[in-house]
Amino acid sequence: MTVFDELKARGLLAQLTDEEEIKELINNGKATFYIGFDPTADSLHVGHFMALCLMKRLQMAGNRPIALIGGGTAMIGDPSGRQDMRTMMTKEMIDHNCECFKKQMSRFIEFGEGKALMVNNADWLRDLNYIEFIRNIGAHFSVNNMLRAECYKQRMEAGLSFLEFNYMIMQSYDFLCLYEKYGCNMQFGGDDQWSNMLGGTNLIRKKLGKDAYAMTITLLLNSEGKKMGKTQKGAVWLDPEKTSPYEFYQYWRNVADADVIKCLRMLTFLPLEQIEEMAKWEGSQLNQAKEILAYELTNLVHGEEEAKKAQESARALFSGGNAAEMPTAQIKEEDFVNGTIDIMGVLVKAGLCPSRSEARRAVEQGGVTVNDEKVTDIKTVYSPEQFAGEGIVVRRGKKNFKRVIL
RNA sequence: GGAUGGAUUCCCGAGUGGCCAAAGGGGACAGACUGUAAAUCUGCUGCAAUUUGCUUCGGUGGUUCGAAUCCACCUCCAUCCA
Repeated sequence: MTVFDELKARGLLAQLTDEEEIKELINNGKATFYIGFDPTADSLHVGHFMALCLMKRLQMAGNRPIALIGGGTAMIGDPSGRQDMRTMMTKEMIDHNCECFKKQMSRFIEFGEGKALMVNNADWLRDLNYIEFIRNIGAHFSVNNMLRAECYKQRMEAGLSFLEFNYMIMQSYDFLCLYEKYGCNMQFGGDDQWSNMLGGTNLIRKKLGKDAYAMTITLLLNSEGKKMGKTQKGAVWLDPEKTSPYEFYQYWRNVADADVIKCLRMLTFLPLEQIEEMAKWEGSQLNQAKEILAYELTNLVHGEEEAKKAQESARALFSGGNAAEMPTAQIKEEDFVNGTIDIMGVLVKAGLCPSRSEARRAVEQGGVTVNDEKVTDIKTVYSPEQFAGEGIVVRRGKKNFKRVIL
């Protein structure tokens, strides 16, 4: 199976400027392509992960990837798919985030001579001369057309600042620069980037009279049409400090039935035949597919050791036993008042509840368990001795466990 | 620069002087049912306290016994006009 067919079969491809041409290029390893990542946070998330996987797949097929870190474009903020303006980030924050991105990316993609390339558009965007730039580049953009682009349309009612309006031009200019510098003839990205990417291919055609191509990856949506990789607390990060391997594992372990197969196809490197087998599973058997999905992804992102640990902990916890590997929280001597700490205090200190009020509610509704025994009295107190050694296992709700030690 | 409308608790959105910690919906959380799924039903959703107290309605001041609600100024946003 060719790369292109595989990508297609996995449901990764959304829109393409020229299917035949792109197929030809990537199947024969003749593409030099780039994917842009705007450093809007200090860690990559699941959306980026998909893009990195795509890079890897194409690299394995002999194509040359360029990872573009948007240290320049992040100064503007992409309005695509946004309802409001992004909060402006300082240069320092952006530069810090760029560093974080670089580190994380190196774990997935091999960079170096003859391999993948990493560049930062801050290098050519931040020092642009305004007049020169709008004469050379701005002249090629039709405001009328830009306003028709989907990414701006949505913002026509809510309001769009001139700053953000420039984002498309910046991204287009990136493509042009990479084309000239590295012969980069293709750009990939999330489907929400489509109009920005077209801006680039158009600019290259107008400026150089050359053809360049664009292709977008399907956004990973769940069965309810929401972006996956988001929790109530925010994104599911790839940085183990921000989203622990256990939490990461649990996120995928808990996907809805309707989404497992799609996730396996789009996110893992498991052979398609194997995934098609799983697609035949029904009912509670599908539960196994979720375990496979969770393990595979944790393995890809955090490595085999962490994946095993997460899986073992999860199995042990949900089958009622205790696990050696469990998220652990530590309480301090000063958390004790008169030698004891009440259940609400424990819940808050363990990070299982954000406030004592919520902790109280959780207990009153029968959602709190300590060492497998339901706690019903909010006045229950614990003494330091009880946290000695193994500590105690506190559970809030069905899926939130913490071992609390002193 | 001018005119008009607007800013409410996670989100949408009611509330135009006391009965407002603030309707309703969504979401989240907890319980029941299950397969660590979905659907459904129930509870719950500012902070703290076992019948109470404290801090909230863009910001700052003011009027009043009492303000999310009235007044002044400011900030931000939308629409129309330039």
